[in-house]
Amino acid sequence: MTILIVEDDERIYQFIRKGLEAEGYLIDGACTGKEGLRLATGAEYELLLLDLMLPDLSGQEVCRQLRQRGFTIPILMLTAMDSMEDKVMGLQLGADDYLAKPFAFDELVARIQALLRRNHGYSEQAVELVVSDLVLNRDTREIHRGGLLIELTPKEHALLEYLMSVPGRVFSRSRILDQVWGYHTDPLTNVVEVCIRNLRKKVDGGFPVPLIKTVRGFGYKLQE
Amino acid sequence: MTILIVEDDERIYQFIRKGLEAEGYLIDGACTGKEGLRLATGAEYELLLLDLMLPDLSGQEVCRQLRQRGFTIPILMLTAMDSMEDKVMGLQLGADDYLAKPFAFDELVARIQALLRRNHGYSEQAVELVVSDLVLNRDTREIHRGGLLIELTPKEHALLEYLMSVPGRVFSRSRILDQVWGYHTDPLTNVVEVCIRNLRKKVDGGFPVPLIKTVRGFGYKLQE
DNA sequence: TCTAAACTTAATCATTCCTTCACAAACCCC
DNA sequence: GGGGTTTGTGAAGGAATGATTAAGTTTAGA
Repeated sequence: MTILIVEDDERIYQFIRKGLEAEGYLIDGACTGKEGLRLATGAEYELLLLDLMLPDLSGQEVCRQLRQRGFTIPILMLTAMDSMEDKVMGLQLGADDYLAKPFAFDELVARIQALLRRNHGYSEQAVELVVSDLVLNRDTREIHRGGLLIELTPKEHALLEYLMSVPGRVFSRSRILDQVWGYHTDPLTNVVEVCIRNLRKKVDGGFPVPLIKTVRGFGYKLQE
Repeated sequence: MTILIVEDDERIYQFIRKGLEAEGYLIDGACTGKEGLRLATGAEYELLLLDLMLPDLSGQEVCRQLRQRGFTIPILMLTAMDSMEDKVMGLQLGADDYLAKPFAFDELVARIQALLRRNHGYSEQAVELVVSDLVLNRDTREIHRGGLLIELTPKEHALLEYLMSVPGRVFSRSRILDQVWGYHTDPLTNVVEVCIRNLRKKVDGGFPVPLIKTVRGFGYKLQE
């Protein structure tokens, strides 16, 4: 669940990034239009937060080019002025929603959630993820197995949520590193193994059927 | 489906190699420009991952020489700095795309797939390969025959996946060695026979109709 | 600023898997 | 049927991978 922010003002960028990270999103950032365009076409983001005023390529132009190339990623435009013209032009170019600076952080989160809901439909945006007798609730951030509450650390939670997002599917270590730890992580680390180990203690420990499975040579998956 | 990585930084090389292997690609590597050039002109690779900064021959130079000699292999450039000049120069010299370090692994995979698709006209790979009552699922990495789960080792899995990719087609030993074990394998080895033998025990053992067939003098095929 | 929790690193341990090798069996052409 | 070639078989070592533990280091909360 990574959001790409294209914003040249460092202060605003940091403000949004920290806030959204606290909400549980992973963040990637670009400070120019070209860089943003390149990132958006290369990696899989859930949503694009796009400032209008950028040093090289304007937000409108980034938006236009993305749509022209067939990318359907939800785009939320940010603009300094609350001008109707900008808004209309943005939406015409393929943006999905629009927010004028300065904005309330609550409002930003609300619009992001609305866009994600609209775009992904219920299946992927389900509040509850269920695998066998394991239930993860995205609203309450609680995890239950067989009715018992399981307490996880933030990283453990993120990892479990990722594995539960597609039950049965094998996720490679590299993908897990990207999705759960973010991009700029030391490649040779074994954090994934350690975190899996801790997850297993809490999620599988004491239960007859383990749900977290190792697929040697490929990665991990969650399955009954 | 082998990818050649030319990268002198051992850590980065290992990271990419492990990740791509887990995604199902075969990897070959070189740590100098000359060695990379030699390999790229000698064997058949699907794609070339080329670092710009190399000890002897720069990535740009490798790229230029390859194109000059008429090689059309897709080239994805890796660069330490996200500099526009490097990008432009790289693309002018014949690279197909570029990626700035540090990069997200997802982004690397996405670009590789895009290049392969563009170049080969590859249609999306099917998630399930089916031959008779044998089913291989690429997402879950599970193999079923007649509803029964069959557990394979990574090499066995790779070999079976290769044989199942074109049912009925005969694959020669040397081709299998190339595609499943990678180039640089001792041609006098009998790993293929041993692996086929183990596969047979698991896939055909206990079933009335064997699916793995030996075509004497030519190789193996998978067929009802 | 202090403290506790969380996270990462690194070293060691356990297991699985891969390859090699020696030999047996099957096949083919004469 | 025999010699030569190709393929099949079984077991053992060593390599690679993943699991585990504990000790640092960072982060966040009081």
